[in-house]
Amino acid sequence: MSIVIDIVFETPPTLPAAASIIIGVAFPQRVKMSDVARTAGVSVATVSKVVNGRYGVAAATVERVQQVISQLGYEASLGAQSLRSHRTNVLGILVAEFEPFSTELLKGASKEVAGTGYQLLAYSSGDGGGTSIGWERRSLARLSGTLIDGAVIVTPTVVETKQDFHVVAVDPHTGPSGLPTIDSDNFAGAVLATNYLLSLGHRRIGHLSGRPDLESARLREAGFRKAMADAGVAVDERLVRVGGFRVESAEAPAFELLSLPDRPTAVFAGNDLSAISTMDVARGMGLSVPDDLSVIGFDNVPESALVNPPLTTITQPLQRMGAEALRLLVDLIAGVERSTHIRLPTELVVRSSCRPFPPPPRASLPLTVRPT
Amino acid sequence: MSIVIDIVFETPPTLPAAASIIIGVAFPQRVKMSDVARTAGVSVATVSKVVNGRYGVAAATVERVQQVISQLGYEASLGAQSLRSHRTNVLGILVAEFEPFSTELLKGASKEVAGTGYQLLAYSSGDGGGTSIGWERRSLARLSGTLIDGAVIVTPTVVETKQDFHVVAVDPHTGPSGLPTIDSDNFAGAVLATNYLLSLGHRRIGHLSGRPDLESARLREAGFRKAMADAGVAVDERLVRVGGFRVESAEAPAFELLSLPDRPTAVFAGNDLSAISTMDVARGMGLSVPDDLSVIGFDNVPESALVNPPLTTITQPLQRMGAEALRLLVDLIAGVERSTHIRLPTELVVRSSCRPFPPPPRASLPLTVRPT
DNA sequence: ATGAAAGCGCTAACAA
DNA sequence: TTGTTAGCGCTTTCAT
Repeated sequence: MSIVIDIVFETPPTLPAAASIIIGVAFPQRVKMSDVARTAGVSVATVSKVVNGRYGVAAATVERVQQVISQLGYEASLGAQSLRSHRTNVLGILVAEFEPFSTELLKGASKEVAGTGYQLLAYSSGDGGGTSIGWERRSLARLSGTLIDGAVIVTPTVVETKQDFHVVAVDPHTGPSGLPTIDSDNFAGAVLATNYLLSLGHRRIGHLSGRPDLESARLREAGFRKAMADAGVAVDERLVRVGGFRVESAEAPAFELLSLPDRPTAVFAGNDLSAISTMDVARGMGLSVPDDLSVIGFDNVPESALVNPPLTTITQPLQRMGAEALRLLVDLIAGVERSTHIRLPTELVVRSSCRPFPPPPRASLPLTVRPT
Repeated sequence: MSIVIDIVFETPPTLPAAASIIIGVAFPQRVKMSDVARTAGVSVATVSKVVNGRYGVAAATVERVQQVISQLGYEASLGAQSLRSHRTNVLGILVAEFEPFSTELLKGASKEVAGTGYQLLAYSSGDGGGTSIGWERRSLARLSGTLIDGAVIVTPTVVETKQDFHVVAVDPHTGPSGLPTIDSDNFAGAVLATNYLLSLGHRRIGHLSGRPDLESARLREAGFRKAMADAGVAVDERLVRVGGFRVESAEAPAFELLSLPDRPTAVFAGNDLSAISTMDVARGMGLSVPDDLSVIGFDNVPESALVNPPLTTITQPLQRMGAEALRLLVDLIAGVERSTHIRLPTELVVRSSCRPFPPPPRASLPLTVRPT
């Protein structure tokens, strides 16, 4: 008896009942493949075949299903799709945080991805302060295998390479591991920066380095020391401090540097953010940049041009680095044979935060016209 | 008989066989929950409970499972997790493309998300040229319901609001629908820009508008006309052209504008990118900005300060808009009662692309010092 | 040419 | 306290 009742309640799968059609019509919810199937009067398997362009579906059926798809506005769920197929045509860019550096890379990658058939998914672990190390590993574990077909990781500390999953690192914290890598010539850039300050006549030059565990930071400091040595200028170790690469972390060491009785006449900051921080600190101490202190940065993030005075800095081709990273990733996935280490050049960008030392005699320019 | 054979081949679920342990040890692949379960000698259900902090697991078990998790470096798959639980603690930001405008919003959102417990996932449809309309609908359909708990959509044309899924629009193309919205005071900003040009003495002022189907473009043009009318200056309709909001789309109309026999002495471009485009076109025609032509933009993307001459523009607090959008979304999800329409103020940023008209007599400043 | 059924990695009833 | 079971929405054999 009870068996009979059960059968009455269950809709036999062979009968796409009238009730289904009613449901299919009024559907304010997310429309899923089963909705398409029901409305088109076919199975989900058939819809899947149509969606993925598989063979073995009658032309008429394809037609009808596609009709329903566009009518219902169906779009496959990325989550479900990837869980099953392990192929999504989505590439990931994993960052700790969306700040000037990573967003410039993003712009470059975004341009490059056009026409490749991939879409871009940028994922921020939300770990701005670098408090929890291993964000790159966690983000990767969370997204790889499902969701994305490959990843660009920005300034990772460590990345164990999973098999069957392609990863390229941009500006990794440790030196070239086996990982495909894009970076810029940090060493040469640092030499460039230091030589510029030297050429302006500075001799007491300070350096605000990044954390010593970062490869780029190490290289920039090494470049600084090399240029100083080549110029025969001794480095005063009290003028070399760890500034980290963030605005907040640079404040204290910058203050210490500028509080020294014989403070430096110029500072080479490890990156633009710490340079900007240094300028802020200087201003707070009543020092004028560049009159009392020359400051040079590194990176050339857009923000460096927006501060007052505009920051003289070393430019890395950030957008191009993002583009190259994306291209490398695409090639890797496609199995293209190519070199997997790309180093891009750096260049000096002179703006207004540096001045010769000692300062030239200040001429008072007679102002003949004062615009309203 | 055959039944007996079947039973022999199937591993009884009550016996986590020795074979499993071997597999569990050497595992270079992505580690999944079942691996953790096997290694810890519990069921996946128990692991799930531990991962999600559910009650009803012995302290000792929790301990052991957590041990294994960190030892194996297990991280839940976003795809699988969201497919099942419909709750991911990930918020999406949907953009057509990662360009200066959207990346500024991203920076603001990224700062705001810290401490909310959410992570950020920015998704680019890859539709830069605006070729395929409806990218926002497609991206949303692809990610909502799974993967993300809510979304911020940047400059959407249309968005049908799904039930049970929160969406906030930033600078939507159409006027305020029912959708929660963040935008800036486009009208007031346009008045500001126009008044500035008028105050410099300009009367023949051109306007390069956005596409008329965009609300922000309409408002900016309306503000322009209002300011002109209030100043009693007639708008020459030949000086008003559709520039679109992109560098490429602005080139032709800018050229037309500047080729006019009585070309404008100043141009108010609908946004920074078209202003930059206008400056390029002017340069190509041998016109000097600001000497022969004043140009003012709108948005204040970082790039506007990087061009030569630096662009005078109207600033929208882009990062703050991103932050407000994110906060609104979080509140919406949390069910907080609050206003769902936020309009932020615009401001004039004077840089170097505008000059009084007619130009003041050019005084030749005697250069007494020329720095090397 | 089409559909039934299994299963991707996970969560949530419910049983034990 | 723990495990069994049934799916989430999709793809993919394998029958039919």
